[in-house]
Amino acid sequence: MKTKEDAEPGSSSPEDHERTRDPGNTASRLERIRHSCAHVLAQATKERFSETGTVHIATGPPTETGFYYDFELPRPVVPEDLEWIDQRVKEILSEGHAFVRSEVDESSAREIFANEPFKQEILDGILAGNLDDNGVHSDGGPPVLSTYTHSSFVDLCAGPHVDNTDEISPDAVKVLNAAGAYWRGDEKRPMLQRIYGTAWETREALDHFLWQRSEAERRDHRKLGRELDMFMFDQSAPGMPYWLPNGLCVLNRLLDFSRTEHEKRGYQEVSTPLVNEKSLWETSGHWEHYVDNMFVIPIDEHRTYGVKPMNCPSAMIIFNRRTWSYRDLPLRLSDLDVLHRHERSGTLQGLLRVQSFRQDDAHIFLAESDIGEELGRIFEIIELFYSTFGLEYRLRMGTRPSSFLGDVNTWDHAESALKHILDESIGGDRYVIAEGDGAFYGPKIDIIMRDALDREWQMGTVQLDFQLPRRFGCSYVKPDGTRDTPVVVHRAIYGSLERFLAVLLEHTAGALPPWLVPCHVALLPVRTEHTEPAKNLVAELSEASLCARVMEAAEGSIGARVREARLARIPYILVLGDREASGGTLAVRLREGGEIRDIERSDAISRMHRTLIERHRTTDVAFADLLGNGQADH
RNA sequence: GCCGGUGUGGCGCAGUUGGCAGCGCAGGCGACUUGUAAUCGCCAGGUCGUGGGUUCGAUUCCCACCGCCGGCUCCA
Repeated sequence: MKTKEDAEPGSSSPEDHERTRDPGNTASRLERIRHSCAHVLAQATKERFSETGTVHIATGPPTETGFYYDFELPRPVVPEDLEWIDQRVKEILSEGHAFVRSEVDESSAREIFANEPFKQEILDGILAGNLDDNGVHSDGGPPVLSTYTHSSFVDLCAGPHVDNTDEISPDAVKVLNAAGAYWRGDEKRPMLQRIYGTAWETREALDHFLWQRSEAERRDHRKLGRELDMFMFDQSAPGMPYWLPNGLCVLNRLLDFSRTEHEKRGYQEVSTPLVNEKSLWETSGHWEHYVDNMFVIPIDEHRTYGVKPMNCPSAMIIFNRRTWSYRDLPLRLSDLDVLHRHERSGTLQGLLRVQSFRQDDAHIFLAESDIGEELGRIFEIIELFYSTFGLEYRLRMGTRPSSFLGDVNTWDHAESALKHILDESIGGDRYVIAEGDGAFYGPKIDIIMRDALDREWQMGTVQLDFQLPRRFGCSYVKPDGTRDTPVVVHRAIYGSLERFLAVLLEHTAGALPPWLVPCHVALLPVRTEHTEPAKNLVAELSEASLCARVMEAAEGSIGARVREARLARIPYILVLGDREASGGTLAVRLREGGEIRDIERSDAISRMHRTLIERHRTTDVAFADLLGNGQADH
């Protein structure tokens, strides 16, 4: 993903994506182009496969960057098919076919699509007054059935489309890849073949999109993790990262930041067992609702242990060790332990989706009346953290899922409490609601970010829980001497540190904020005789908390060593020759570009130090006044 | 879990009618002592993901399993 600073002019923002999702007549020109391309793709695919056997078409909507169409095909799609289809799509586009809309009644629709079982099912849905996949509303009136025909292809479709395929530039369209997709997104229904394509208004826009994709590959955190020697995986532990010295250093600095800021805000850190006996997970409800995601360890015929996928049950145990007064609340227990969640095979993705990870987790026990104020404090922390890293996020509220604990009234109450707070502190337009996306014990608000390939990921989360404290019999003494059950807020700011670091790496293309990296300064003595002065400088730098590494003359030419330091994304490169060894000055080359020669030694050191303690995201902020105009802003 | 692809030294890749496995980078050693993105030479390194099968012989053909990649489903 691109950071705000280097986003290409004209590139689409998430807000644009939201806008283009509008169904109906307000569809943008691009959306009509893409939707039309989906039909052309379906025509080409039918042509390709109908000799082999029966082709059934399902649905083919536009997407944020293109389109796809789902089919049931007589055989798997091979790369040669995609090539052929790509050529054929371009050919059809250039033939100048009109898209003709017709409104039809049920019986003729049934007849036109007599051999299309998926279309029949869509018809059932529309006639039953539901939304169909293309966004047709029944609007209370009689459902409108429409077809769009171009060339030999007719589809049940609400549109809209371009008037004629000649409005679409064939060299702005490309068929990309094939993948499986369940019919109606339901894993119990047939697996269809989905063919993806991308379409733009101009060839330049297509080229730009393809360029962005290759850029994203360059920024892929898995690639950067290897190059920077930060983490690795082994076949024997799928989805469980090995943290190497460079990576663990970054991880620890992220944790340090979290610990420092939370300590200031009254959080107390605890650490709890990695595995607990099954009965604990039964009490918490995990055994019933989450066991598929747990690593389960049978010890003998009487005992079974579960590796913790969450810290919350242990937090309840800690709370229950003594009697609490209302004066003790809110009690804020943070927990940075490693969690394990068993994932279905085929779902793992580098650090973005792992089976073992750390969370900057905390459980806050509080009186119901304090929820609003406490959530306000949590949102302040979120804002501090994400602005420190310059990351943009959006919020998503998840409501009661199908598998849940407790009673519906309590849920409704919790949901409206969260919604009220969101509306008040965030504003109704800055979050979306995802029905059924809550945790099984309570509704939640998630922080959502995008990776290099624009895929969305859940980062931090704030969850309201009325269930677990009740199930564990938690209580505190109120001012009147009676007891009450506290509410628990589960919250994580980074979310998974693994996932957070992955997104941060992709946003920064590996150039992490200097305060996070293991080595701040590369010292390059010009000749062997400059090694000694360089080593003295290392000591001086370390007094300013700057970690420096000497890359000796024997390691290669200055050019070679500069290259190596650049590839390692070391924030500052200092070349030390006769001038620097004798005088009191340094030559500082900044990772973000720009070089300052003959800067007074203590001045340079204090500027670099400032970059760390002020947590700048780039090296150039502290040197802005020494660089040319505007350089500091890039 | 499902669909498709893929798996060759640390990394990136070659390797077809099945016949003793190659290149670049990285690494080690030696020389070079260098002013801002690659100095030169030599050397070492692989049970070709794992297990079966076919064959006189399998990296190559077949089957199963595992990992990885892209989707779907699920989710921090």
